[in-house]
This record gives sequence, structure tokens and C-alpha cells, in this order.
Amino acid sequence: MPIRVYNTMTRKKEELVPRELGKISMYVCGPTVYNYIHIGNARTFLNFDMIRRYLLYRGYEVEFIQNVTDVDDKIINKANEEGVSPEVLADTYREAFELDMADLGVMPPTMAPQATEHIDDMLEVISCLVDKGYAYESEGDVYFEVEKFADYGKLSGRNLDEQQHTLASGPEDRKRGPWDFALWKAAKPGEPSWSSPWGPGRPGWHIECSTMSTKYLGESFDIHGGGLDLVFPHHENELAQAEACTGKPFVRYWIHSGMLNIDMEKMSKSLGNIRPLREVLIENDAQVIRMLMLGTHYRSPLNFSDDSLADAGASLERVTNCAFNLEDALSRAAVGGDGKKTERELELSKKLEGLKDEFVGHMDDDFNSAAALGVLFDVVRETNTYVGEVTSGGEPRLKVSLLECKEVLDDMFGALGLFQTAWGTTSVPGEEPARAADGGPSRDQLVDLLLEVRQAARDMKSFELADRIRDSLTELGVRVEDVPGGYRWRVER
RNA sequence: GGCGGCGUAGCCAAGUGGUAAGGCAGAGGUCUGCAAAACCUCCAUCGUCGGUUCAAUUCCGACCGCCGCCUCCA
Repeated sequence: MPIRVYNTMTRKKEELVPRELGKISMYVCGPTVYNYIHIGNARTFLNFDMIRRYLLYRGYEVEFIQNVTDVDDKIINKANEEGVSPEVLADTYREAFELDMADLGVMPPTMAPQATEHIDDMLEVISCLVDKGYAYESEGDVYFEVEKFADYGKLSGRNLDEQQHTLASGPEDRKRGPWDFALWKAAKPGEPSWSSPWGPGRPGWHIECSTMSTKYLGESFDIHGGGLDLVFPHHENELAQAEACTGKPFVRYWIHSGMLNIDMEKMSKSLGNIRPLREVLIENDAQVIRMLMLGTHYRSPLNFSDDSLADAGASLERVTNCAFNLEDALSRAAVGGDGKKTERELELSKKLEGLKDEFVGHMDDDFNSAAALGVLFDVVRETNTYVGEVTSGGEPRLKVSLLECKEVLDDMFGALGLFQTAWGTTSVPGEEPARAADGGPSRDQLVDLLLEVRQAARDMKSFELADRIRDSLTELGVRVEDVPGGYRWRVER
């Protein structure tokens, strides 16, 4: 079964057929590094990380390029405010961005080209456009002449004559048409600049993406992504530049991530409701944020609030509980006698197999992570039921069937990017690494010792003492649960 | 004004021309010394009004409400 993706250009779901068999070339617009990113940015990057990981899961080789815009009005202004050079400012926030992404468990791009390191490449494209008559120089600026590009508007479905053209504060008089946009901006005093055939200046915003995406991925690469708000004008302009210059289709599939609102309102400076990712991460595990994002289809609007965050946390806990309890059961399960599955185990295998197919079916359908999560929770239920049977003794159960549950769960986590580190390794709860000791007793040993004492107290019906031990451990963040014939514990995250 | 999207249970959120996944919360039950976790059961006719159809929440139309974009924007 093929993967189907919604293509913004055609406004339809289409079968994903890569340019090259088994290989996906993908470009996602990255940050302008003038500030810490906010939770809305994070949504977009998490969505594309999910998409990338799913493509990997489905066996594609994925080349993932994400640019860093490190020269721009916003950067220059912010640098002036802070009294540092634009270069230093951009470097600072680029590094912060990389840390944020790592915290979120977003895989680093295959390559993260920076605009300032590709000025020459951009100048080449601009020259190409000037030579072909699509661009013109005007007082040291160079503009793309929208009227010359017949297909202009095909991505965003706009007819420019019918658009409200709010006059920008820019140099309107230097442009031939109101929709013409800058490829090159003449330098003003004190601004970073590079020399060009049209005098010193710096590139416009859109040109870097056309240039760098094509440079690294070639013509007509597979997927171009970004936030929905970039469709117009950013992507429309990128497309115009690239296709005007090369004469070939720029991109095969345009994918756009839906916007995130805060408490039902658009996040904006004027409303003062911007939520920096870093702040959110102080009180919330990255996995909670990912869970929240996965719960809504990537193209739908998503409302972000403390309530929605709490909600996501609660459902994530159901998953982590399952993982912990599964791990615990695994540690106490019998190897499994003659290794032959009983009717029960055969039924379980069959069910898991079916759920896995369902899961893939949902993800194949335009990366429907919300529906896929539904299936994940079905697996959680099956696992919990089986783990319950194992834990409560009765007939001996097969370890291999527990491992089967684990395999399916881990598989789905990987496909969704849940519990994955930025570097492609997993950190699924339950698989606690051995706690290091300094030669003395380890934490585990001490906790187990306490719990053995508690168990003895319970056996003697000294419930007051038993509860005291449990309560004290709870206060210390150690969660104790009794199971038939024993106990299990874990450290709360 | 142009383009686009949305309106599904208390909340979040999938989805389908044939009587609606999943999560959270809630109610009841099982298990437990208690608790926790878990399991079981219960909890919606899908904004309104028309139309097409044997059958619509799902298709079409109108209307109401909400939202995004229209060169800052993930």
C-alpha cells in the first residue's frame, strides 16, 4: 500500500511517488534565528520530525534539509536592540535552536545550511533571473517581477488582482508592480552586506530557500514543508524564483503544518501570548508535548493551553504505565516451558498483527497520527490485559508473547517519534538503565531492601508500618504498586 | 472583497454513504488489607435548515457561528 500525502498545490491527497525509488528528498523551512523558538514553531518541527521518522519507518532513505535564516531584518533589529553584532546574535539563537530540538527529540537535519554561507549561490540564481528577464534592478535592489511569471499564485490559489494589498513600509516606488518582491536588498549603513553585481547588499528572504533546497536536493525534489502561514507569500515566491530560473517543476509535494493557537487565539506579539518552548519545557516533559502534537492531525489547527497539556500528560501516562508494567512482567515471566503458544497466545499474536496493520494504514493515509494513536492505545489495552494475566500467576505464560507486545509498542513509538532521542535511539520508559553506584549500595538495592521490609510487614499484617514505608517512598518520588505475590516500583519522571 | 479551513459526547480528537475510533474526566463493578495500576460495563445520532439517495454525520445547496492567510509570521 502506498503512502498518500495531501499536496497543498493540488489540494488533494496523492500517492507519494518519490523522484528516486526508495529515497525521499525533503526540505523544511527552518527558523529565523533572532529569538528562542515558541511552541508554535515547535509544533511544525515536531510534525515534520514525525513525518520524517515515519518515512524512515517505511523503509525510505530520507535526505532532510533544513535551512537556518541568519540574515534578515528581524535579526538586524534585534541585534541593534541588544547591542551585539547580527552575526553573534544569529549564532547564539541558532545554537539555542539546536538545543531545543535536541530536547524535543527531533532528529537533526541531514544538513542545516545557513543563508550567510550561500550568498554566492544566491547571487547566481538572482543573476539567472535577471538574465532571463524575470528580475530587474532598481536603485541597488533587485526585484522579482511577478507579472512576468505566468504561474504566479498557483500554489496558494490566489489571483493577485483580488487581493487586498496592504502597503508595506518598504520602498514601493522602487518596484514595478506592487507584488514584486526583493531578491536583493541594497545595504543601508551599518548593515551586514556582501558585494554583488548591483552593489553591496544582502539577499531577500525567499531566495535562500529556493537556492539552498535546489543546491542540495536538486531540481524537482520530493517534499517541501513548512508552516501553513508560509504558503503565501514565502513558498509562492520560492516556487516562482526556482521555476522561473530552472524552467522545471520546483517541488513534487508541498506539505504544510497547521497552526497552533494559544487559548483559542493566534499567538502573536501584540496579544502577548507567545509561549517560548523553553518555558514550556521547564514544567513539561518533551514527550508530553509530542503526545499533544500527535493527538491532532498535522494539518488541523491545534489549540494549546495548560488544559490541553495536562490532557496530553494524562494520556501519556497510560502509555508509560503500560511500558513500565510490561517491563516488570518481563522481568518475572517464565521462559515459557516448551515454547509452544497456547490458544491465548496465538489469539494475542493475531490481534497484535491486525493492530499493526491498522496503525500503518492510518499513518499511510497522510500521516494520520491521531488515528494511529488510537490504535496504539488498543495495543496498550491488549498488553495490559495480557500483562495482568501474567502478573496474577495462573497458567504459565510465554515470555515470547510479552516480547511480542513490547516489539509492537516499540515499533509504534519509533514510527511516531515517541520516546525517541534526537539521535535515533529510544528511551522507552521501563527500560531504566542501571543506576551507577560509587561502590556503595545502589539506589535500587536500598529501595528493594526497604520494600522487602515492607513486604515482611504486610505479611505480618502490620499495615501501618507498610503504608508508612510506601507513603515515605511516594514522597521521595518512588511509586510503589503491589502486585499478586510481590510489588513493583519505579521512579516518577 | 479574494483564497482556505473548521463546527462530532463535559473536554480533546479520529472517521465513514448503511445507524460514530481513541484519550481525559465521570458513574458502576472486579482485583487489593488499603492504595495504585489494570480489567469489565455505562456515557454522542455528528452546528441549523433543505436537497440527492433505499439509506447521510459522511454528497450537494443555503444559513448560522468560529478561525487562518492576503508580503512580520512555523
